[in-house]
Amino acid sequence: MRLLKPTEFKRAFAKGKRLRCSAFTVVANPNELEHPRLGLAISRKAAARSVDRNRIKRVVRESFRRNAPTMNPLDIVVQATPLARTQPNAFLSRKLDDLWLKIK
RNA sequence: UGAGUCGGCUGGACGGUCGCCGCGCGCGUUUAUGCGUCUUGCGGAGGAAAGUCCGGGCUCCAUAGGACAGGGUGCCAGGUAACACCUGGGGGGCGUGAGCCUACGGAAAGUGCCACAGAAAAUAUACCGCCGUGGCCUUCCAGUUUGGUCGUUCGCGGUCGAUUGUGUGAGCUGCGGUAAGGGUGAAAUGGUGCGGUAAGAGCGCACCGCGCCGGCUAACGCCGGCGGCACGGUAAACCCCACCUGGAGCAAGACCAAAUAGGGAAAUAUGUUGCAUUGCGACAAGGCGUUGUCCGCGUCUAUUUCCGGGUAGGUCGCUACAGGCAUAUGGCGACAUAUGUCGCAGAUGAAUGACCGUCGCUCGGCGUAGCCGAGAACAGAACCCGGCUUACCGGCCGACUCACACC
RNA sequence: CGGGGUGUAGCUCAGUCUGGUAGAGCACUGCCUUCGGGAGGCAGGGGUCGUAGGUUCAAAUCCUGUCUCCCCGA
Repeated sequence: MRLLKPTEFKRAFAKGKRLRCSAFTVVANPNELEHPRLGLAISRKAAARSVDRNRIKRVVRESFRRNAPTMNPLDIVVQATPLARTQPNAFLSRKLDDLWLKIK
C-alpha cells in the first residue's frame, strides 16, 4: 500500500506523469502489482513546522484510503505546496478528490 | 472593594461509525525463526515533546602516571549520578510593601587603556585664587620746602608743584609658601566640625571612613591593638589565583547478509599409458616475460568449491526506570530513607487520525432565564533521564502585601 | 545529532578583532552645464546598526539571552 524505499521513489519521479493543483503536485507511474501504492513527499520547504507536515500527511493518507479500492495499480507520490499549509482539512480533501478523478 | 506579589494544578468531557501503529491471545502456514489474518483484549504525543544552552547514563575509540596548553566555573554551606541547576545563609541594588534582581575571587605580581574638556588622568603637578616678600608705577595720608599763584588783620592761610616715608590702597611683575576655595570631567589624591596658621594643610584633636596585625567565625561579620592615611577606574582588556575538565556521538555500536565487480586458497582441464568401465595412478606438454639455450620463477584462460571484507536490505540497540503515586520518618529547606502500590508510546519515506452527535467554556447578535452564529492557544516523541531558556487561548486552588470603607 | 556564518541608508557592502567621529558606491533632491535629455561638476537629505538586557564614564563594536535567513558534516 505504501512506497517505502528510495529506489521506488526514484523510479516514480523518473518515469511518472505529473498532475498539479494549487495545493498538491501528484506523480503517477504504473506498477506491476494488483493495487495502487502511495508515497508521501511533504517537504520542509512547503511546511516548516512538523505539526503542519503531519496534518497534511494524515489528510492525504485518509483520502487515499477511501479512494484506493477504485483506483488502477499505480505508484503515486504526493508533494505539497506552501499553499497546503494554510488551508483547512476539508479544502485539501476536495483538491485530492479532484486529482484522483483526473488520474482515472 | 480595588490594586498587586509568590507558589502549585490543569492544557475540554462523553458517545457512535470508519481507519493507522505496537504488544498479547487464538487460527492458518512453516522443521524452526517467521509470515499472513477473520475475530478479540490492552496501550498509543507534551508541558513545553521546541531551542539544543549545560549536566549525566549508555556505546565505541584513545589512555601507566603527571605536567603544560585549551575550555569552563567563580561569596559561603548543603542537596544531587552530575551540573552553569536547586535549597538555605550573607553582601550589593530596586520597590511604601509582599517581594524581585544580582558574571558577587584578585587592581600593593606585571602590562595596556582612560576620547573631549581640564593646570594636571595616575607621575605627581599648580591655571585662577589666597598668603609672605622684592621691584616698577600710582592713590590717599603725614611731614619738609628758599618754588609758582591768590587772599590777608602781615602772624599766616588756601591752591598748584617738588621732595621724603620701616604709613596706606589699587595695578603689573619676579621669587617663595599653599592645596581650604573656583573651574573641567564619568573620575581630581579621605569626610564633617573645632583648634591652628602669614595663608593653609591630618599640622593637631573629636566622630565617621580607610589600612595593617592578632583572636573568634562557613561566608558575612564581631572584638582588641596599632597607624595620620600609605590604595583613581577598567580583569564581560591581557592577565594572576583556586577548583573542574580525554574525544566522539544511537546515522554511537553489535549481528545477519542478495546481486554485481574485485581479492585469497584449493581442485580440474590436453595427449599417451597401466589397472576392472565411473574412477584412481604414472609420464609428457602451450603463449609471453626473465639478453641466446636449459633449469627455475612470474604471468595469461575457463569451470567448480571454499574463505574473508562488505553494499542494498534486514535484525538488535529500543524502552523498566537516578520511574510515577500514596503514606510514614528525618531535615528550616532542596532532598533522603522505608513500606505499599501502579506498568505508563516505541514509529523508521516515519503510527498516534477523520467525520458526526450531546454537554461544558469564551465572544457577538436576537432579545432576555432561551435561540442563532463564530471561536478554542503554543505546538508533534525519534536512545533515555536531570535542569535552563523560549512560546502559549483560558480556567482553578493556596499563601501574602498595599490602599480605602465599615464593624 | 553536530558545526559555522549573516543581520548597518531604498539596494550592495565597509567599519566590530584594537570601544569615543557611522562611511563608500549606486539610487534620491536642488543648482550649474546643454536648444533639451543623458553623461559630468557642486551642494544636500536620509540609518531604532535584527531584538532584549548587562559591563563600562562611554557600546554598531565587549558579554549573555532571543529571533530571522543562509550554509556545511554524519
